[in-house]
Amino acid sequence: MTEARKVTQTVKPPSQADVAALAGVSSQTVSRVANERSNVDEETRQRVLSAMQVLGYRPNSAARALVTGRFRMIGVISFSLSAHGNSRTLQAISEAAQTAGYSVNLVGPESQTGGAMRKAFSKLAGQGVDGIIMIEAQILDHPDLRLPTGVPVVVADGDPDQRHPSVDNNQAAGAEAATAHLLGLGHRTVWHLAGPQDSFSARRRAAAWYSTLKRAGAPIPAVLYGDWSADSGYLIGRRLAEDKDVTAVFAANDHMALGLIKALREAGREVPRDVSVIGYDGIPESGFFHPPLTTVHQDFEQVGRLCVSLLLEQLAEDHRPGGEVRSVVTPQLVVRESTAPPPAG
Amino acid sequence: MTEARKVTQTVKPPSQADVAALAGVSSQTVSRVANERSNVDEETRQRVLSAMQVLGYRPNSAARALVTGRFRMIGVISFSLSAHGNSRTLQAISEAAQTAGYSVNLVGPESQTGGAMRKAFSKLAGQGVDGIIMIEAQILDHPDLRLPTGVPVVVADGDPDQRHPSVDNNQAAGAEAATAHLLGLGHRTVWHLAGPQDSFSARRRAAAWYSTLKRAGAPIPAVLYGDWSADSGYLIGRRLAEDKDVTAVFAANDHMALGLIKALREAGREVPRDVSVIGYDGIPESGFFHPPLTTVHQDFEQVGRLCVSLLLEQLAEDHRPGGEVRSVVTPQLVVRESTAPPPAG
DNA sequence: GGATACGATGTTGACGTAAACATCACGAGA
DNA sequence: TCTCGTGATGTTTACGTCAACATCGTATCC
Repeated sequence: MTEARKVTQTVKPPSQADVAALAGVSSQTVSRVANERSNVDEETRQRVLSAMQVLGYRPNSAARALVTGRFRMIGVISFSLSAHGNSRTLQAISEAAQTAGYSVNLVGPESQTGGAMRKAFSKLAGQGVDGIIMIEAQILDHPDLRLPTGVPVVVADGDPDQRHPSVDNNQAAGAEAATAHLLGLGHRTVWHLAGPQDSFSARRRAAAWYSTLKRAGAPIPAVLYGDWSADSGYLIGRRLAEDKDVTAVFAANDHMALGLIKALREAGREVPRDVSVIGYDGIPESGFFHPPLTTVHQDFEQVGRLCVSLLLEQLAEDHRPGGEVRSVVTPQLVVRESTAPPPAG
Repeated sequence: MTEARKVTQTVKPPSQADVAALAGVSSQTVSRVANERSNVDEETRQRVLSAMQVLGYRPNSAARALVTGRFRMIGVISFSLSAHGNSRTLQAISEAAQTAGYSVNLVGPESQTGGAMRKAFSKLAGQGVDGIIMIEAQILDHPDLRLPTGVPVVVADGDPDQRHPSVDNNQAAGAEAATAHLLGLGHRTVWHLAGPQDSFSARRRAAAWYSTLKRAGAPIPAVLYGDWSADSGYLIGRRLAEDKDVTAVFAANDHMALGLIKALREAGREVPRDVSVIGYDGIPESGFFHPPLTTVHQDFEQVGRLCVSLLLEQLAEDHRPGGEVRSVVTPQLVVRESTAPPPAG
């Protein structure tokens, strides 16, 4: 029984030469049509186009990249996608890149060490990308982390020294707004449940919280460090709940705030009656927490889009503008029901 | 004043030939070292390796792809990354691909129409990927959606007809477990807050819910459709709260469950005292909801890993095994505090 | 000791594309 | 009428790599 094997596999895709032969032109003309050059006769163009259609021609990107040196591909380094903001930013990057005709090559370093970062970097550079976007690269201040090749880079939320063009959420403004909101409600001071110490975003929020308290002359409690997870928020919340002085907490993200609120509730401390809690990020679910969470909303989509356009700018001008370029996206305080004036007395 | 311009830009990266010249061998030997062939003298190998080091040589992937026809790149089509499961799966795919020495090329179709899907597909194929993984492709049953080229495909959670190798969460088992759990607690029946109708996962969960009720001889309420968001869960929850017959709801994901619970609470119906709610997905935050959410936990990481290994298998064997390959990942019921026996009377 | 096999290395060519240059026809202007 | 410019098209070549084949030396076996 001879089975008709559907071996679509081995069929070699058509090349420019095949299209050229069918259309009765030179392969160079096919190239011109494929690249939408103007100097092709309309009639010829149509003939070539239909030949392409017939054969199902697609330009070979490898060959094209080999000869042009451009890959039309953006590399993205992101450590974790489970963080809400990162995946949002990535999605926006992907969309914007696509619109501009670029692909996205995603890489996650195995760890946040300088070495792993550099490895991811050079892997990407070797793989062939025109530019690289790093999302919240935590260990970017590692002294010897330099771009291995002359690949343009944009850093999202992570470059403290401004060595690279970057796009940042205005963490200072957001954290200050959060802290000031709580102080404005009458709280004597505000505790801070920070993100991990190796995160720049976390550091910036903590710094702004600190300076806001200082400026207001409020006492400054010790910073508590979580790891962004609800679980860590919960664990720290249990400790915090024991201290009756705590009437207001600024959590560095919504997930930790969620865990924190649970811990407080279990300890009999109700939010916001006994303790006010404010989060950060403004994830879509935060409005449905119990109580609905007051938070600082970040526009990650905007960050992603700006990263791409900044990178494309660098790609366009051959000379690099020298790390001065920087975009800042302003977050927004969203007041809901997890914050209130402190309990009387 | 002549400024020393640091034009790292224009420096052409070193090629095999450069390394060969420095090491005093032919470029073919460099190629052999780069590809870790065995038939190179150890001493020569070392010499070449150090020459590579000195020059900072990285093989040009475009040239390599051009001549081998392999790109060492996996294309991933994912519609939305804001869905928790998708970004988790993507992350796992990225890690597994990297381990196997592959890159990930991420594409999001503009819409879920067959046309946009096909476009994303052929874009990826044209960009040069060895295989494609589709994450939860909703409109995959579109009759004329066929692979434009002979590119191997693996579908995660989405291929109803088994036309392609696929990896699925066992939605039937999960939804049945959820429904049975509620029935087992004594509820007369279970309402279902389903995901959007064009989602296969949502359909499968709904189907299993239906058949479980039917088998148990329980009355079958009309299905309610959300869009996975907490917001949609809330809106539907407001309607559901009015019906005092409702004592148990199976929400097709945790986010909708969260919105649903909020709506019930606002209507004075307490969970789980008056109404039991079970979610789906098992997002890390679900244990910190109020009340902690009973849910069905899916192992997205496992799905991602299996997708990659299935794809690599197809890449390895030249002939394709014909769409019969399928992996199923079993979800796990996680009982917490949002489910309880129905109110007496 | 001579044929043989094998391991190490070099040489040549092909992959598909686009840049650079060459050619050709045709119309405008002197 | 001749020249020159211009637009359409063809020809040649380089891009960096690896496969295929060629070459050379050396150890092995009878």
